[in-house]
Amino acid sequence: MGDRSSACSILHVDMDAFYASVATRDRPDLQDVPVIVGGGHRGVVLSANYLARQYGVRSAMPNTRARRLCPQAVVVPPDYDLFGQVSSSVMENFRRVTPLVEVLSMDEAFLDVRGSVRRLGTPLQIAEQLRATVHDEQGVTCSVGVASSVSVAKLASRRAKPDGVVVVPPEEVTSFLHPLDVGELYGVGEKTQAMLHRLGLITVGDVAHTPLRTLQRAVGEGLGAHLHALAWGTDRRAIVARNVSAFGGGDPDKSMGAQETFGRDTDDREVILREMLRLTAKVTSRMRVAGVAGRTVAITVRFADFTTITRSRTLPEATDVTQEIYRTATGLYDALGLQRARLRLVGVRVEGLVPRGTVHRQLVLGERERGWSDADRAVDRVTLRFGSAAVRPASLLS
DNA sequence: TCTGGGGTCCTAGGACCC
DNA sequence: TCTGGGGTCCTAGGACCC
Repeated sequence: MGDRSSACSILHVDMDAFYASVATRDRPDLQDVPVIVGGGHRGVVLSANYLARQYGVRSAMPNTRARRLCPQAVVVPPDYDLFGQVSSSVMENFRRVTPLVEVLSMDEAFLDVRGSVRRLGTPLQIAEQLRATVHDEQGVTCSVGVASSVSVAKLASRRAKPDGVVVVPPEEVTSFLHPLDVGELYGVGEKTQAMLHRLGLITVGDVAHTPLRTLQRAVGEGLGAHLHALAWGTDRRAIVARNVSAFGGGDPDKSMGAQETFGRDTDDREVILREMLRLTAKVTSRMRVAGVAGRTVAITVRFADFTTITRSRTLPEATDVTQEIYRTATGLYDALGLQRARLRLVGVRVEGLVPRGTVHRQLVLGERERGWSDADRAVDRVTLRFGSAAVRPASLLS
């Protein structure tokens, strides 16, 4: 095998229509009908099976539009517990192949199989074994891209879909990459794609042959350098064995937040603040489980016309105390001075998370004396700044 | 009946400090 | 007087990914 196969040892495994596949796995009645996972009255499509996709249904599409495109589709609500279980089992299958598994999300992972070829065969053979195992044991299919770098492997798996494998040997990297639309590149979304197209950069090859400086002037220093590297397939990022933090064992979160779209737009301050309290409690509860505290409190407000703003404030000390965060959030909200603006969504997020152990105990644990006096001082600050009305919602707590 | 929810990273300006 | 140049922190917005 030698150089050629070991140079091509990165696998990107991507489950096919994961949520939809899992949701219909044990439902013979749903095998041959279009299926949409999502539903919910103001929501979007989370996943659609390939039958539904034939009607133009796509992930992230508003449910309303999806239903118009495919009225006969069966809509299934998501069962995240089940998705998580299947995902964990699949990732376990991967780890039997190699310990170098980098989980990207519930349905995606990179594997470096360089150390497994002697035991298991060529990367292509490993990919096929993996696909067979996942299918037999989990009853869902996946697609695999094989290449010498993570970015090319990821693009190859997309090309392999559904239920296939694509290998891109090193000598074919540029002929594989350059005909693709720039929008295929990781980090190029709708906006950047449109901007690049306006500049006449349609394909990855166009980007590759644009001077780095020109590219950076157009899309910014960081993204420009990133795109240039991707366009030549020269990124050498190594795979880091890790899980996503939702499953434990991943990198620590840098922020935690919660947001919710109202069933109906509202301008009712009581309703809005009650929702913010609920979201704050949800976040601090997760923070306590993770053992973290944070210094910066940010709120998100989305108006009926979908314009969205954020406001944030950094506290002197990290905290995980619901009252403190809620009080800061309401202070930020009231400082907006909204009159009768109708809101579609509110959100609360805590940033700058650090392990709770590194913070002064008194502030974090909400112990009676220091905790309450801190709370009092926070009330004083908010009152001083925004007037007593800003503090009143705290009474919702009692 | 348009447009979720969880995140990360980048940019840019102003404050502030040395 | 003609005006430095980092570096870091904070805030706001925006783009992107799954």
